[in-house]
Amino acid sequence: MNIFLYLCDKQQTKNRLTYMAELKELTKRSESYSQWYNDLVLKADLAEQSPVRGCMVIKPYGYAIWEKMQRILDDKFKETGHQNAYFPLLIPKSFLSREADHVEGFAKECAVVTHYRLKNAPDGSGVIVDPAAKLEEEMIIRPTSETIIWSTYKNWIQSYRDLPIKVNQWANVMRWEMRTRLFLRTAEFLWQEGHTAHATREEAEEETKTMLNVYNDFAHNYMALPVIMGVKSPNERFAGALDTYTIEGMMQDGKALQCGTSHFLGQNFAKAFNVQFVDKNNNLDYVWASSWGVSTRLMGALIMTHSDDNGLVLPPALAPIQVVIVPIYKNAEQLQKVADTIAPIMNELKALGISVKFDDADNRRPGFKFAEYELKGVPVRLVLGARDIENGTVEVMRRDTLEKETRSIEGITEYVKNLLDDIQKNLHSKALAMREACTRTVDTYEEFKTEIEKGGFILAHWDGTPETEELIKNETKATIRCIPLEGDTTPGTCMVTGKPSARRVLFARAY
RNA sequence: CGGGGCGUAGCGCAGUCCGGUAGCGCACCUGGUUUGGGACCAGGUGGUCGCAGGUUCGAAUCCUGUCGCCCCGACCA
Repeated sequence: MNIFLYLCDKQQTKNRLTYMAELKELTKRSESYSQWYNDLVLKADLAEQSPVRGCMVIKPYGYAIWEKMQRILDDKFKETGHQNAYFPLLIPKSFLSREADHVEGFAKECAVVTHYRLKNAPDGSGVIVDPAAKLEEEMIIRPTSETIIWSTYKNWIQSYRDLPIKVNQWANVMRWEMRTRLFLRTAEFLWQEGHTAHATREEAEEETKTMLNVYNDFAHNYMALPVIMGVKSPNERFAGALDTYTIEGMMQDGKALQCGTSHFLGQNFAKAFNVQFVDKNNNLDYVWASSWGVSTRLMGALIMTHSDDNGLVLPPALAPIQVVIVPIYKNAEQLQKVADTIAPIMNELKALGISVKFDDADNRRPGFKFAEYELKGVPVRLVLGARDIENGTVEVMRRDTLEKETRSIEGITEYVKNLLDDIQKNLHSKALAMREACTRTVDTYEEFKTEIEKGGFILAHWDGTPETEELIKNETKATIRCIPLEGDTTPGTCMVTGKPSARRVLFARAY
């Protein structure tokens, strides 16, 4: 059963349990849930609000998790034939207006650079923008890079022999959001964006799906997020795409979070930027495109999916510290004994590629360390003191269930290795169990309105029109998160209009 | 852009109604006792009370203006 907590200012964590079964109760406390989330991010030392409006400082511990994610994803991109590159931060304003849907989607949230120089104020009051240094054409700080990349690709592509181009960039982007939340929606965020160009429609569509699968695999197997793959409805589609694929996750408060997207862009951007190529038969055609991305929002998903009363819970695959060792000692001599006993075990663990920290800091007592590493989500804790040395034992605590057991120090390395695997699997199955418990099938709109108040996912029939989706959104704040790629494909009739529906789609309120 | 709240030590806050020496907890420093679930005792460092005017013998407190932040909503692939 998943519980969420509210960390109060004091060192103790004040439990505020709400069982997911009592979803109604949960909805009422959604306000506390955001408070809880925010406090957790701060207290686990992942990030903090910066003085700059809506921006975030990612602190070393938080960044270490992000770096692990980056490394794993980057390897997967390379495996699927991609290369990294880097494109400019600033985009000429005119680029953005080339693709009509694209400008429609992003214009409202762009930061604009208008001048290139400052000067001292004549009255000595400080520095002002030099009016003489006004840019002829304003620059946009990229909210995404499709436009600058496609204007560049134009020069790279002439014949089918130049295709495909499969490039990814790790970058920051800026979207001037009205309301921000650490990791989930910040004015500036870090992400990767892949942009590919292909000779055929089939190949671009294939690429779109391949990358969706890469994200899906990463979410399930590394983040332990049981996300659902699907296609976005037209209303929720990326600005400028023909199809947007998504992985949707469910957070512990029952709300949905879009964790990653992969877009089939058709020839929209090729036409907007006039990117043509000559095929084998000497015919001129526009290239076919895809783009795909995940961002630091994944950090938010990680936090909101697994955390519990005691703080963060990290899947071993992404934990910067996988095993922490806390010595119990009364004096330097005892500490030395503990250190000597544990040294070979640490070496064995490290040899297995497991990251270990031995915390012998003497300004904090063991109880403090226990609480602190739980708050930070370290998957496994080993405790060793004089008593253990005498008995040849060690205490093992697993973060996901908080279970403690005292085991023989013999064979502990192998045990810990298996335990880490077990925790990784357990986190996924816990989250999956919650998602399934909070996913319901609904046939009437009346029932839908009641059920959506409780949070969670709802599978219902929809007639496929944007109008119906818009109506549902206005009346219930729920949107179609996706049309799932897997699962029940029985046709039916739309819960609102009674018109035919090809299959059930996934509704939820979302972040 | 609407509705609400808040700016006082690094952090969290009290004091403001009713003007009179700038306070508390945490953190930090020193010494000692401690150490198997967030230690305790003693001593100590640290603040032009967001900013600018005004009223007053005297302003964190009253008045005027101003800046900033947070929450709710609008907004958000």
